[in-house]
Amino acid sequence: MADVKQGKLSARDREILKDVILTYILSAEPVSSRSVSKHGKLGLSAASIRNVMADLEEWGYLRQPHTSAGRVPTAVAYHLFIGSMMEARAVPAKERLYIQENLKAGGADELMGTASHLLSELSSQMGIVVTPAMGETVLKAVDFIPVSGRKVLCIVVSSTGFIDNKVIETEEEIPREELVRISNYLTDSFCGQTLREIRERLLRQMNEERAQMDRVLARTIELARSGFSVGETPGVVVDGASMLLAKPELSDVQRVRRMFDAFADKARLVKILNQCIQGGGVRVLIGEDSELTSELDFSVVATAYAVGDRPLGTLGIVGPSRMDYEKVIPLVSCLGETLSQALAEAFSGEPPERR
Amino acid sequence: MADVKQGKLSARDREILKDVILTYILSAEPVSSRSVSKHGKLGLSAASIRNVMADLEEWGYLRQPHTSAGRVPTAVAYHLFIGSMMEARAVPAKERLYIQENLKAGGADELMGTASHLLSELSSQMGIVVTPAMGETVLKAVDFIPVSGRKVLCIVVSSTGFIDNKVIETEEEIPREELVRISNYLTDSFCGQTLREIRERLLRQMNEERAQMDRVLARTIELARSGFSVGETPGVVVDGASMLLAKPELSDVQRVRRMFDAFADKARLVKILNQCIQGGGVRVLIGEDSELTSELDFSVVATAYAVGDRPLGTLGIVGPSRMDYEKVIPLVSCLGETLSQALAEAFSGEPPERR
DNA sequence: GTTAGCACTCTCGCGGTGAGAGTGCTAGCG
DNA sequence: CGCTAGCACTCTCACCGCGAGAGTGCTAAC
Repeated sequence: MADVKQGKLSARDREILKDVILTYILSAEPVSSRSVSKHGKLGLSAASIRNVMADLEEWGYLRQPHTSAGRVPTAVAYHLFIGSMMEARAVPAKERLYIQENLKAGGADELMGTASHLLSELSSQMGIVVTPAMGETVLKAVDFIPVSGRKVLCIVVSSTGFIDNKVIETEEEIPREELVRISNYLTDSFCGQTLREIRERLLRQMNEERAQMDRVLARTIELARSGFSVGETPGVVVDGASMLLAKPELSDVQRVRRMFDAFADKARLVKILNQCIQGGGVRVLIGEDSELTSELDFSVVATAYAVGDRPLGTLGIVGPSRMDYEKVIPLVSCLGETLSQALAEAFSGEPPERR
Repeated sequence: MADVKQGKLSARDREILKDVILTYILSAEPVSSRSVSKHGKLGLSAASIRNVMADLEEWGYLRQPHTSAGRVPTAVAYHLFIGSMMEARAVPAKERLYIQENLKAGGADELMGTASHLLSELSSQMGIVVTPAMGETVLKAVDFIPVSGRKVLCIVVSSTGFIDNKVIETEEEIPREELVRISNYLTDSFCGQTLREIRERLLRQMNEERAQMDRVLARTIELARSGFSVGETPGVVVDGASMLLAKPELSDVQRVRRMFDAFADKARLVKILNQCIQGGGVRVLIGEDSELTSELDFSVVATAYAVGDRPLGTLGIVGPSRMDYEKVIPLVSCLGETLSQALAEAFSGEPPERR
């Protein structure tokens, strides 16, 4: 395709490109030179605009669905827009309050759902939250509950309030009192470490001391090994898929179907979202940035949430590339901060001390 | 509309109606007299079939999308078909095995997801499982974990392995050892009762003994009251919505959107599904049986799952009225039984004795 | 450099049309 | 009296052509 003429755009070129993008975001229809000439600030005629737009197309910022249609921004244009032309509109106080009010407290899993819903509701796009893989979280407490015969229900609570559970089968029946002792022992000795660290440590310990382990210790380690292997993979909480059905770009069922198929693969979603986990700010994926976005002409706006300096997961929105970035980027940012804060506040008693 | 001529159908009428239904279920297209004449068992000419079909239409079993189109079964016809003409095809051994293999063990919440997925996968419709409202479940254990300051994380485990949790804020900070004692005390005294019963009993107790309660008891009851109020409303686990997008009846986006809107209201879904909780077998809702099915021309095939004699929730499938009932009804039935069994087996140690 | 004018192109909606499918009715047959 | 062949009628749907409208690209003039 045409090479992108980096940074060579004149002030006027930029102004016109910006106009086109803003108009297109609103109207969802190819933008004509005429409409830019009319509504744009600089009082140029349609013909002049046409010249510029032809250039912009040649340079890869615009494209025409067909001859004699208006023009539509490309992914490159959106990136430029977001990087250096956009004027982010801070989240209105009312919405900010609404977010804080709703994201106040409650269990961590409840917070995930609420955050996803807020994202969707306030952006009119689909909201996504990736929950932490349990292995990366810091242990708060572990509990074993006898269930029947040799089956034991193991409940693991992370310091940020996430809970996962698993039924494990032991080699022999263990009396309830002993399970309680083991729970307490494990909680005391491993509290404050990540599950992954704990697992590694247990493995070492097992190999070293296998010979002189007594029965109780063996049981303890057996339980711990099984129990601490909960929740290897992060989950995704999606909300407001129906928001996307209202968008004109999803007016034929084929595309809707492709969208659903793409979202069905949770693992891929997680992978894409988690690209955004590093580096504080909000990241935006458009077009060829990922399979998902290129197949569907979708964008992903996402950011990480964290407690302290430990990133837990990501959250963001997904929708057609044509979206109101000026509004949505601050929104995602705000939600990332608020969720981080909510998680930290709810469980701030003992700051998760790293070993 | 025309009155339904109950039970007045001759053997031939019934045979033809059955043919029409079976053909329509396969083809999704209005059935012509010609095709019935050709593929039907009784060797009648199209003209004769036409006469009968005209009668069936008058009686409310068939309708024409427009003059000179074939005929389509009505909800009444489906009901008749299911009630007295259908020959249920038992779930093939291979599928039965597949179900049992996948629904073997694991936490209760995991089972819910798996069941929903199996329903969807094997029926090519949307699978739904309604999880029990925690209040109706029998307590297995309760655990309080200090979280920060006056916040306490309360974890409630039901005898069937469902877990719910809640962060509660106490009036004063309670030391960890006391929380452990309280957990043990509550688990011991209330194990085997439903949360609802427990709540009522606590309320009575509080009113009676308010005067002579000591501080520890007051704390205990405060914690118990808050903690046992988890999970008032049942949840729904949905899987395979995209299956429905492939159906020809959802070929325009408007209908897709209406469908999603209808399903967004979880509470209504639960209400409809839970109509099926009473009375052992599989229930089928078609057409005017509920808002949901009439708006969308959908059907719901659902049954209850239970442990012992205690119904816990419902499970089933949702899809266009035109569905393969002969296959799907046994399937739902099988999943209901298998899930019940899986839940019972996983937690069969102490049969939940009622007070 | 900017603009007005103009020819050109492409889409989209509209009405007409003909093929095809399916029915309802009637007359004739066993 | 029930069944069937035949036929006219109706309705849908895909196709075609056409004209309006929108928007562009180019050129010539300011």
